[in-house]
Amino acid sequence: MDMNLEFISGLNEPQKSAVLHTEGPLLILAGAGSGKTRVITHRIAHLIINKNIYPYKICALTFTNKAAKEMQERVIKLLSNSGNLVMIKTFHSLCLYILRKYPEKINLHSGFTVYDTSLSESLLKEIIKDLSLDNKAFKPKNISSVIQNSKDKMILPEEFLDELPKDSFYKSIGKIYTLYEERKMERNALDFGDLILKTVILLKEYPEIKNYYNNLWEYIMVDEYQDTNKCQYILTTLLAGEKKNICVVGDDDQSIYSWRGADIRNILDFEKDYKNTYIVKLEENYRSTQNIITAAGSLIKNNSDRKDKTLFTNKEIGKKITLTECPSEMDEARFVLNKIKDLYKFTGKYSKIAVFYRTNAQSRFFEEALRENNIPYKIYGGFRFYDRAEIKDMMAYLTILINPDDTGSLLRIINFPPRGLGDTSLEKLRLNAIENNVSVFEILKRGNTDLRKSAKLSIENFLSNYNDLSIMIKNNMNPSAIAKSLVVQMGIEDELKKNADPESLDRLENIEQFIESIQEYEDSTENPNLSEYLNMISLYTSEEDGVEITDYITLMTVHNSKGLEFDTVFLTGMEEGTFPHFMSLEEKMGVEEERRLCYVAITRAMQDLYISHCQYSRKYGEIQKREPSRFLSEIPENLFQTGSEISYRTPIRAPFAKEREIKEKTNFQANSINNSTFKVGSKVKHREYGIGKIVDISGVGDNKKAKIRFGYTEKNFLLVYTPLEIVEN
DNA sequence: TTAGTTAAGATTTTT
DNA sequence: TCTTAACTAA
Repeated sequence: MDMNLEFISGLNEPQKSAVLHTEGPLLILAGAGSGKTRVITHRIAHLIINKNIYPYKICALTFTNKAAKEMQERVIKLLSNSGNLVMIKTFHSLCLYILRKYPEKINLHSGFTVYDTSLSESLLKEIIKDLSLDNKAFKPKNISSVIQNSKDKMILPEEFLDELPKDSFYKSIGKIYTLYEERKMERNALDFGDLILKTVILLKEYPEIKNYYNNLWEYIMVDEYQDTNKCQYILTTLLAGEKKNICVVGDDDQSIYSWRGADIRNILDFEKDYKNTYIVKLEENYRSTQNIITAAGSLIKNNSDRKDKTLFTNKEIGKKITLTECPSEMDEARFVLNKIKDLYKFTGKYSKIAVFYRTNAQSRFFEEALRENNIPYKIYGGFRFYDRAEIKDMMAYLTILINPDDTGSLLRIINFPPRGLGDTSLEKLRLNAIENNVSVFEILKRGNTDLRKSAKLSIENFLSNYNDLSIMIKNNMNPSAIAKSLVVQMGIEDELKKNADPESLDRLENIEQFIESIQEYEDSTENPNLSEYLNMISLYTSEEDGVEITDYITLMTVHNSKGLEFDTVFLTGMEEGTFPHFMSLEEKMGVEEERRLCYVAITRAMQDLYISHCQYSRKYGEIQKREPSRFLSEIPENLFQTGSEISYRTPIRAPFAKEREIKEKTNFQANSINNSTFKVGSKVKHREYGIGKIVDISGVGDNKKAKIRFGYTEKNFLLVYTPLEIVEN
């Protein structure tokens, strides 16, 4: 047989065998940095080039949009245009893609909304209220996670009530769950969990649909298989169908999402579930130095339940891992800062350096240190563009244009900008809707409500604007044009310009940026329309804004680091209680997952790994003595180097609170002394509000007040308490 | 309806 | 300690 194997000549033997094994179940145990994406993409290329499989017969599933995008790009690189035809999607987007075709089969109609967490939670909040449950015991967040977890486990409301303990608490949750499903349906909406669950139900209930997809996608590939939950597992088996040409890739040692329902048994038991599974182990690491790999290996072997495999590398031994003990978190930040400065002197680059921490709260110290020294940094996976309130408002507005029954979105924006429809009015409308068994939008349209005259008027006004915008949709106008006139017509622009404080202007700018992103979508699509756009971004959460700076330090939680790599990694806060986190200490499996998490962190580093821990750190504002993480003692001492950093072990200073006190005092004094230097007309910089101009000064001594104008608003400050920088006097 | 105050609660978060 | 949500006063 003529085969073009040239393109896989660069692969090692196990990689090749994985690429060439195309029929039947295949389990690829891919250690960290072992080139798994390479294997997946080459396997796809091999199927198409050598096995004459049509590109659209292959479906690859990932967890993140980022991974899907990267995989598609790499496939296109190998195959050029036909790479576009390979179906590469996230679990959720594939399911959405399927469900959009059969909305009526899952009792919805076209144009249904996908609820994000905040919309789900506000619906739950309503339900908790309507059921007159104690809102201290029933928190939307907690209930939401119980419900989502149940969905991940394929437990429907009825089963929930049957299976779970019959105490009143769980009974109530069962009631909430039932009602939640009903209301969501009425609103023509789905939540994230539904996307997978309803697809599973659809494929099970309609064999002809399942057959259709089984014939369409003959080859299924699943990335990060260790992270699949039960529901996703069932989905993959349904997609694999009778042919069972299913290739799963994963690493049990990197399973760090069990708390989100990921079931590590899915990968551990794959060979039991699929007879004649062919197993390939990718154990050669191409990323890190020997020292780093040895450290990671010695750590992870302390876990009990894992597939037997050992990572190795042919790279150089490399530098020793630097272990540094710091008196306080501030010292730790300073240590990292100084090291970063040193590294920058050598490399002239920040972009290959990352700082990891276990919990988000730890980032502050590093942010502070970097900001003070004007070193650019970005928090990866931090606050996302689409999480901003104003963007969510825009989304909600656009959503109700497509799906007016989506009461959740409607309630979100009905009083933004303020229309005199406060909590009481909204509650009336909502209850009215429930009574009449229609959506709130329908109630608005009927208009015979017992609201104040002014409220009625503003509703009428809202509806007339709504109609104008609807007409634009009917006329197939561009989504960006609709969004633009929405911002004006609905009074969003006026509202934000009216309170022209820096924050509002910022929000307006974000909205403009949002509209720009819609335009980008239009430019890259043949027949752009609003509903397709919303469909696309409903599952799109990452920060896709064209950031100006390209060279920056990356700060992130260890969870976020999975799948990434950096020349230099700072793994910080390696103390008992922080990492492993105290919440995980109760169960053995909890500590094992923390260990895997630590393994993930270590294996991100290519060259340099700096591990640090503090003698004292704060928890909820209380200073506590800390012991080094148990994980540190699981790594052979000879891999560490503490010598050159030992000088940094300054004696225990009054940790923290005192430092802050001193700092505040000096600030206070500085301002007292400098009080006289502020005068009307001075340009000053405020930490929060930015640059402003002093328009008035009143009072004497410590009572001296300054009225400062920022943009279009004025604010009063007591000078002694306000840290102000003089920009121009 | 809003602004201001107070009390509670505080891992991790691919979609 | 710091943030957020729930309460209270204007």
